[in-house]
Amino acid sequence: MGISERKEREKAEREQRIIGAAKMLAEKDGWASVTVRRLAQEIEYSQPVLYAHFENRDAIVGAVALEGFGELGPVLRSSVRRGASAAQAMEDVAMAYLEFAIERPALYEAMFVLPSGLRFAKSDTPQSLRDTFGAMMAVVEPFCANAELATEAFWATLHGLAELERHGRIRTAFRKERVAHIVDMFASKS
Amino acid sequence: MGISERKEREKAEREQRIIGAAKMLAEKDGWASVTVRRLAQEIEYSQPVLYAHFENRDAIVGAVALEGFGELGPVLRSSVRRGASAAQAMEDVAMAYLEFAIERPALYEAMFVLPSGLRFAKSDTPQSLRDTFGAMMAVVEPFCANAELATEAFWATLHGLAELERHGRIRTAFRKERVAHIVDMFASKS
DNA sequence: TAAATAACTATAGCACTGCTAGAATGTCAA
DNA sequence: TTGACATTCTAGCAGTGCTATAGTTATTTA
Repeated sequence: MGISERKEREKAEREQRIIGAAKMLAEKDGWASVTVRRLAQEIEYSQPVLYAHFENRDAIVGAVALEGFGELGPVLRSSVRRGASAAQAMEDVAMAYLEFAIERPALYEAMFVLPSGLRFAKSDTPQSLRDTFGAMMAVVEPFCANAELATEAFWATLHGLAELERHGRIRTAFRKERVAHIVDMFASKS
Repeated sequence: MGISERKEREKAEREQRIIGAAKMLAEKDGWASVTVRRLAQEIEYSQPVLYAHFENRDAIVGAVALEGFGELGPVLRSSVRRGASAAQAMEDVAMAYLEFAIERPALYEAMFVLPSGLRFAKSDTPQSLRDTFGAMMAVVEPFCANAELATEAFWATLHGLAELERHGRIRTAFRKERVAHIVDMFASKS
């Protein structure tokens, strides 16, 4: 009875094509241009088919967001140079985070700005999401007694820097200096 | 020839009613429910009239955002308790900022999240916007050599905290602790 | 193999959006 | 009173997310 397996496989493939198309369109022309009609056209099916895969448009954004977390976690972890000090590690992660946010704005928006239906810090929070938070916690931990609280603060700082820079509200040229300043603060307050 | 003056006055009044209606609707039901049709209905004119006042919907958001800055600046300045130390002043401003963001989410969104057409850190940046930045700089200055850079970092941190908390991504219950942690860092790094 | 059933997919439509061309109305000076 | 101007509205476009319904295809049963 490999027939239902084949169908499931085909459905999973199609779902991946929807997510891929959404990601591609969003990165090319922004999320506003990711419409259900356009996605349907892209995967060569009619619109209602998409609603057999996702409850609504937000759920598609959520699926892309999840892929984003699958990327960001490893990016952060691998950004730390070999033999880096604790402070250097923190700086590496911070810079990697900001580069990700600026270079993949559509993905970053899906993850942190747009309504995506993703639940954070809950029992059903996906693993890739926990991993990403863990990657940040790993470089904060050496300096702070209350690691979870400090990581929230660290993450918030990075997110704020990313958003204000993305919207042109702070000077892009001084990214490195701001990161240095912040890491200095987090690291000196042991 | 007071006739054209009267017309200008009436136009200004109507413009204010549009902005007021947008602000009210956004705070009541969120920005998604602020449609040009609904605003037109609210001010008892037809839709095209709104386009005689604002180039497009974003410009209306921008006008509300500007009002927001007119509120936030004074809120931050008056939040500092009399006789507060420099560190206490920083904490007061930080808490006031976050309270503003959480209690006035629609206004905050217009100011910092939605496309509003407002230009920051440019020669034509409105005064109320500079004032708000100045209010933050005032409490950062005592601790940092490069005040502008440090203020960008401080502001980014607050913005990140506000956004992550607004979206339920960090634990609301620990706001005060996070602020204490951050102020401690900014203040101890003199 | 033919009919019945179930699974799938498309057409067509709803109610809504931002925005605008052109018609109708009102206001004023000649 | 008439013509010119400014103001305002009606009606419509092209688009959105989403869905009821009809139609087609695939699978199972007789």
